[in-house]
Amino acid sequence: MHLNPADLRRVSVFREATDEDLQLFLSQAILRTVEEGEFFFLQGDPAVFFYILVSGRAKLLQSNAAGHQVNLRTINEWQMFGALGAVKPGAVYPATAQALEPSTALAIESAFLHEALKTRPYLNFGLMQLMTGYIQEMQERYRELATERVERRIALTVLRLASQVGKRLAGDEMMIELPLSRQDVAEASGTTMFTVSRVLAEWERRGLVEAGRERVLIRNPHGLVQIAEGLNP
Amino acid sequence: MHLNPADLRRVSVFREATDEDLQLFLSQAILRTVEEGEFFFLQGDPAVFFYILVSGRAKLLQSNAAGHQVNLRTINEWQMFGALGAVKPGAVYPATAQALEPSTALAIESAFLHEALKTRPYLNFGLMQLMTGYIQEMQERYRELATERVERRIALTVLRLASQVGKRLAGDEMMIELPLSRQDVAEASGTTMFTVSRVLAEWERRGLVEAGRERVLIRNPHGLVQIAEGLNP
DNA sequence: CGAACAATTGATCCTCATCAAACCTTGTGG
DNA sequence: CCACAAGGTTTGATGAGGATCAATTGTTCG
Repeated sequence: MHLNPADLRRVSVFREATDEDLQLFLSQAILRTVEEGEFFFLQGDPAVFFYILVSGRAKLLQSNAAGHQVNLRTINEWQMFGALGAVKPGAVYPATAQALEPSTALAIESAFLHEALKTRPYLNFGLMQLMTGYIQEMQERYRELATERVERRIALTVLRLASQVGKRLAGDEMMIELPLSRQDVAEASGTTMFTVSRVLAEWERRGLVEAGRERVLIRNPHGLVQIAEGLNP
Repeated sequence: MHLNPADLRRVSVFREATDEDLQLFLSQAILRTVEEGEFFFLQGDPAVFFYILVSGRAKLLQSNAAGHQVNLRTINEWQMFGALGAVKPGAVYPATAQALEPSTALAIESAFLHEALKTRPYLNFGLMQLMTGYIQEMQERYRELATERVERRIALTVLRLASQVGKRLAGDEMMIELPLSRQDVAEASGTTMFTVSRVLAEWERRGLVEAGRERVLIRNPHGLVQIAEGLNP
């Protein structure tokens, strides 16, 4: 795979970067390719690099001592991840990054970004935009987990995932495909794959979705929104 | 109440500010005092100001359509809150800030901070440090809520609150006092005040805490840590 | 074709939320 | 200084919502 600097401008943080800066970052980058299921980094590792996903998809997850996992977010092409180490030198990754399919990412030393931040306001702004977004999303999800029933939570999760990793099907404007297993959805909504399976089966009966192996097809987004908003007994 | 600029240096973001900057921010600040239970701002309001708590205590909370609440964090003296609007101009507050006791805060226009960020790298760094901290804390709490049982979650919450708003009792190094009601603890751990009451009663029986009206006294932090870590059948 | 793995489905049970009622603490006004 | 009101807290009874477990049924791929 070959990259040219302008590609980097698809990364939100680099949107306003100068060509020289793009060149500079690219010259610092190492390409890392990992297989499906493999890890870019593990929770607790020293956060020496931050990453930019170039191809494939990955997820950020946390697991507790008993091995129970939760999905914090899904990472798409041209998204940055593992960047906390640039803000707090010496920090460790608070989560694990695992590839959902064969994936490639640019790895750049956190210390390099850390230095760059000192002289480039646009990077600061970009990073802060990202971070405020994460804070808001986590706060919302936390509230949902604490206050909403599973069906509603699953609806909210599916809709959120659709906006993040969903692909509109050509031809039909309204159908969105999610390449995620029941287990993935369960870990993103704080429940079990059994419950997700049952809920999807019920939705399928009502014609809201089509559920396949490691795949969810949303046929009627509006109906899901109704469930997500609780307008549905 | 009268403030001098040097007080502002107790705010983490201003730790490395110049005297002139402190003076400048102070000159932009309005003092707002609210009674117990009153609000600095409500979820959904335009985020025109950010705040620095000068005295008292407050909490950041989110509530859903049904009125169910969750506590996102507790705010102490010299902590900043409501600063998201400085990063995204035109944003609304994603949460509500409510005083837990009669409280006073400095209010400064978000737009002013937004401008200041452009020319003051130390502010950017300070803000990002804060934000990464919030992200990590929310991610942890999210995982806990998704994967841990109530007793353990309450233990984790009480310990976290102790480190944030607890006051060491003079005389006894090991005793920490929390001025929080059962309801507060419940909203911070994602459960109900009934369950918190039962759990605290059990802990009291075991000599771990003393539970009073709107008050929790931790007698044996180490014992709580054991519960929090699950070393306890 | 068979192994490996995802998904389904049913049966069971347990943790907690919910509701109701009583109890305690604190502050207030007579 | 007592009595009462208001609001926090406790406790018990009940039941529902999901987790868990086991067994079966797809699906994919070598």
